[in-house]
Amino acid sequence: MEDETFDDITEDSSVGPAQRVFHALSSAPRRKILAYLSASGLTAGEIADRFSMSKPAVSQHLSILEAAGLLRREKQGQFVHYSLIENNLVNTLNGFVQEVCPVGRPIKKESQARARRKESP
Amino acid sequence: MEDETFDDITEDSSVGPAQRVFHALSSAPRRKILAYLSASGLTAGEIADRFSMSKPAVSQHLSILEAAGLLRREKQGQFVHYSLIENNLVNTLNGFVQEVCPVGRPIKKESQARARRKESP
DNA sequence: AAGGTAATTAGGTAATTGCTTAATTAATGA
DNA sequence: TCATTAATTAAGCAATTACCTAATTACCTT
Repeated sequence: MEDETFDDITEDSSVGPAQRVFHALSSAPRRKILAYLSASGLTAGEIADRFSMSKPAVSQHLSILEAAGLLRREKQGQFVHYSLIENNLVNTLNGFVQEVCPVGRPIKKESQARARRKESP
Repeated sequence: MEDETFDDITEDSSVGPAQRVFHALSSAPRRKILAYLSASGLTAGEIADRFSMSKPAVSQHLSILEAAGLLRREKQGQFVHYSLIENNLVNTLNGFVQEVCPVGRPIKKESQARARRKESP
């Protein structure tokens, strides 16, 4: 009944989904890409324009994020359109927090506190 | 009123607190350590015993987690006792999800869904 | 004070990362 | 069909990571 808890974490060897997500998130440029995409979908070029690094470098970051299941790639003519997949991110982070923080109360509380703060500043 | 949102992510240069947390979480052994500590505090040796790698290697992981503000180090005699600090983890992850996922609804919903699932399986 | 145990620091190394530029693939439009 | 633009793949390289063993520090016991 609580065996499940460590399974995801103990997927230690041979890179699993959670590992891919956490690795993807460990890079500031990649987190920045996610933040950009949270506002609206963008083409690879539009994303690259927002960084000072080369286009191939950004392309690589995008494929890491895609492999982690954090964003979707849609070819539209000669452009490639990227957009966010929220589910995986939310599930992975939340699942992890549930494992580490007893009963998952903390993040729920925090989430509610933040929501309240936004309502009445 | 929503300027704050990108600040944490745009701390790109010169390693900031969020970067340290995400980097700390990017390692499977380190996530495993957090999971162990979620059950109870442990000494460095007790933690090292749970891994097949050398003690110094574990010690290094511990200091990375400590630098990220995820756990606390307490010297007790000749032992060093480690225990979890939940706050930083929860705040960082939740803060990030709030930035990437519109209005932070998703994680709250997920959290509640999970809570419900645990109540009535 | 000497010997033993817990833990970290120091030093070294093989593998990986994060970029670069150059080459390639694919779609558009004259 | 040929040149142009978007994007990725390929090849290469400096810097970092993740481990190891050996040495050191700190504390406890006798």
